[in-house]
Amino acid sequence: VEIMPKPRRPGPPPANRLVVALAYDGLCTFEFGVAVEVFGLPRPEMGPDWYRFGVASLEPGPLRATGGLRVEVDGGAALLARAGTIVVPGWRGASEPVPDALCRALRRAHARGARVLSLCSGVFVLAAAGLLEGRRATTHWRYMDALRRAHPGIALEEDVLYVDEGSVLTAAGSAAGIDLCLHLVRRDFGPDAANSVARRLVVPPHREGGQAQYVPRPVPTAREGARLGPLLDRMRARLDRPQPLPALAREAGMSLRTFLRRFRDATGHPPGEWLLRQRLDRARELLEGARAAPVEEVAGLCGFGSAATLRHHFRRRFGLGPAAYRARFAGNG
DNA sequence: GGGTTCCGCCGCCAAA
DNA sequence: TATTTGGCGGCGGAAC
Repeated sequence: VEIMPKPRRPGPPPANRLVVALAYDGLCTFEFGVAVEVFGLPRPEMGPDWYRFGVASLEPGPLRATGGLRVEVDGGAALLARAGTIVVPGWRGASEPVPDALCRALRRAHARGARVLSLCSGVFVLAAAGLLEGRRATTHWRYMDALRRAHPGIALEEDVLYVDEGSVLTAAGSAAGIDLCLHLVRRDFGPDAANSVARRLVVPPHREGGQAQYVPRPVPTAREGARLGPLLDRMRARLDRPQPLPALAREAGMSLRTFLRRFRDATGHPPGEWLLRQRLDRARELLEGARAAPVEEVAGLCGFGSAATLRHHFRRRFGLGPAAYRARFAGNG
């Protein structure tokens, strides 16, 4: 799973630049909009090789879309048959059957080399078409159980924003669709192009981490969140200092073992890992200013024992070293 | 870069 | 009896 893939040279643009978003009755407006925003807006600054975009439906219109819209679609099977990339936005329901014609069209497209990506519950369409069998995939955490039950042959990834299996890509909850689409732009046109699109969307070019942080934890979190919340704030406020576990547990008024358990319940991560994430986030912020501090100093401010330690973790998480990150950021905004 | 030490983390079990 | 808590031991990975 590439959460933050290594930056690569802008590769050759995909041979077939046509991206087709599917529409159907019960269409999820938000994810459909994500595809339009990333692939469908005119971007003359990207040059002549940029994506072409179209919308196709295999159902007669008008189609209903979430929010009370009615949609008329120009494209049909013929357009879909020409697509190099097919975007499948949220499906109308986890238990809604997927028409055979749609399944067949997707299988044919994939077999002739088209890439297929699903956003959120669009995963049910890919699954019905059999394109996920034996592959890794993800979806919104709400659909995880239903999908597992209906299609046990899929290797479900629970804690990621998206999964890239090459020709089949799946995204988690709605907004993770943005991350996946940006990832594809990065794959096709390189990091600079992805950053440019992200900037226009006003979203961060990279979001790391899984979706565990968005999963509500019914009872425990309310309680433990209230108990641990202030501690988390204090921890964030002193990232530059070492924060050994025993001291934290004492501060929380729990035994070490219980503290570990509660912390995990409340944040989704053990304390050490959580701290590391906070520190790396802080480091990234500090490196982003036009006149960012030197790496050595940033390391100190974020609580890394040495610049070497910072480099080690930074590179592993973000795929490039802190100095390179700062240079790139200063370079294009 | 490789070895040693240290620490975070978790499985397991007993106690509350 | 069931659920939560705390301690022990060990493993793996990070720091030095």
